[in-house]
Amino acid sequence: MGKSAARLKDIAEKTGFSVNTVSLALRGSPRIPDETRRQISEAAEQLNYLPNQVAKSLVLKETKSIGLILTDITNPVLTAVAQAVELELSKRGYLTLFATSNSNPELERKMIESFRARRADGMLVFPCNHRKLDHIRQLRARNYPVVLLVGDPDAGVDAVCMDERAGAFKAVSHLLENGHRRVAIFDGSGQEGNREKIDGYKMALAAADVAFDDALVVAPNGHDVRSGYQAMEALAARDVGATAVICPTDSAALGALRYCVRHGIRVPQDMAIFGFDNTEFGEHAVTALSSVNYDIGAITKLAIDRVISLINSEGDLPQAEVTQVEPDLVIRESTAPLSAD
Amino acid sequence: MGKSAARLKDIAEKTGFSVNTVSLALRGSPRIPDETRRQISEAAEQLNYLPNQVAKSLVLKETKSIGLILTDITNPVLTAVAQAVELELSKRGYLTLFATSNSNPELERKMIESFRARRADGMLVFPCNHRKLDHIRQLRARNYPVVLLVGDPDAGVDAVCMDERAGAFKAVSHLLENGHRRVAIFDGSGQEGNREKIDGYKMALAAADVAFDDALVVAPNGHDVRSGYQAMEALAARDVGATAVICPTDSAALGALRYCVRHGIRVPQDMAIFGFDNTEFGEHAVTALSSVNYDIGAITKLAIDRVISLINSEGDLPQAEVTQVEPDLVIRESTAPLSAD
DNA sequence: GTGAAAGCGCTAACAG
DNA sequence: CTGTTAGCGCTTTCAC
Repeated sequence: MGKSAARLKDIAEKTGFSVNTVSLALRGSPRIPDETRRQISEAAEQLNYLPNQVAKSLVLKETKSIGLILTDITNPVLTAVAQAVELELSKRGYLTLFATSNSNPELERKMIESFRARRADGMLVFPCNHRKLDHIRQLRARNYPVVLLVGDPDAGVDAVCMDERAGAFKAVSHLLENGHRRVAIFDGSGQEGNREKIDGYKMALAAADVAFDDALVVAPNGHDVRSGYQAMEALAARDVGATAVICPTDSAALGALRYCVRHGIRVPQDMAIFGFDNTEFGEHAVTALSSVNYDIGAITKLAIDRVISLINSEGDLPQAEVTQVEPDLVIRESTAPLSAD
Repeated sequence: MGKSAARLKDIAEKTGFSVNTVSLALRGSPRIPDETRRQISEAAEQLNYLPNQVAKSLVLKETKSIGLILTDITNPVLTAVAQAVELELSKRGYLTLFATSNSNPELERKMIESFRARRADGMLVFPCNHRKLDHIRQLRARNYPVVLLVGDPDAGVDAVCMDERAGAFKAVSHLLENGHRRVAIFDGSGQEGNREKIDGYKMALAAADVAFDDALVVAPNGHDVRSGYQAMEALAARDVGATAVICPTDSAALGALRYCVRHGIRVPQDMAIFGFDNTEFGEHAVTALSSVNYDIGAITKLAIDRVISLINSEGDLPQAEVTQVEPDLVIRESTAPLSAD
């Protein structure tokens, strides 16, 4: 805390007015005549006065700050989310309190408490687990504004997010329409309760009357490049005739691509690769990635609109609302119709 | 601000003790007998009490929060820095206030003010401009703990950072030792006052008695993948016989690599590519990038040690100290000795 | 037009 | 052992 900052009192003493007058003048009250205001402003300037927001927060009961909790900012989409949230929030006069849960539910809980103790006006959270949301539901029940960046339609908590189920559905359908029949997917199949992608995958298969085959789903160790490489290695080892694969993220897709390049598997001719999230590195990969676009701008804007409206709501919070943004596909070089041979 | 949270007063009324006793009990003062403490804790629990940090901050004159200002979190190194800073800070009981300057000096200034108004105990800043640091110097002069993540040895402000000059020197020297004579560099040559890399580049040439040639330096539009691609395109168009290139970031190097792959330039045989920062996407590129390592863990730890020691220093701040961490090279597939042909 | 007083939720100093 | 008082820096209400 900047050691000895000037206070209203200091400028009051310097100018001979009372603390009250100074406060009013500095906040531009019409009740203060111009000359007085001028003197006060000048003294404030000289003393390098900056209002103490913590004192202000205490009386106003609002901190103009919003907490953002992400699992891991290293994931490029979350990086972009953090950037977008901070930018939008600062435009609206809010400060961003930032924390990472490292996908650890215990830490997530701790950070939520910490934000609450600091009286953040609201929170945006990308939860570790898409299903176990009791602690967050409870927060909301106590009228604390929270909105999730991941959506469970019946979680009872506000959320705005990409519709991953629809994204996976579209991507798989696209592949199917282009003649692929053996479409693999890298997915943890719900270990973390995040079943959206695999659900969409199955729906697309069903809609096209293609049988689901367990052998085509491989559980990666994570969502990063290395995990994608390893998953592709595992898939190749199974030798189950896959001609296309849906990856959980662009990073994983990049790893898969790398495996293919290094093992003489041509992309997209021998193996079509679909990424998720449409990131910069996917777009500019040696073979540009087809991907499911994550419309970060739209999502963060909606999410922020929502928390702020919750913050400004009188009395009890309104009913929870979940908004799913339907993603578009971005088709580039890593996918192509199944070739005849 | 969570609408109606329990206060010490509420639990005082509920238990019949005074606010003071409750406060002491909850903070584990030895002066309070176990039975009293038990009753109080129980009541606190029931009321779902959480201490109001803003009130606490007001009296204690410390917020246990530190501001982090980055230019642009989208740059993978800065992403990693943000992650590392948040993690380390939370381990030490500090909250991270986060802001982005978007490389805009005006915004940077504004964010610094905002943090100061909120009485962040200190700040970590990655400034837009490595030379124009007056506003920050001034802050420090008023005893505000700041440490920069970019170093100007004679800025008069604490800093801990990677020694980019040494990094560039090492990378260029490595190339030179491996027979390269026409080493290009993508660098803005100091438009933003960030001359470290080009300085190191020139020093290495001088040390090896290789003449500096303007034609080998191309100014990129930025540090991202696309800029790297364009810079490589520009370099190729000049046709000045470059056999190696130093890129300002791994992202730019990835762009350069992409250009080469798409135009039949073999990497590293026809063109050796050196990146900077050693990022995940560089490591796992189709042709793994040689790079100058940015030891984020070490740097953030030192920087945080420093701000915290400044925060805890009594009276005036001690003399500014700048710590430069010398980077190591990571040699992978994108560079090789100049081939004889 | 301007000032005095009270209070936000908490801690610290001092009594008892 | 526990309670009372004062005060952190600000805003708000109400007098003058």
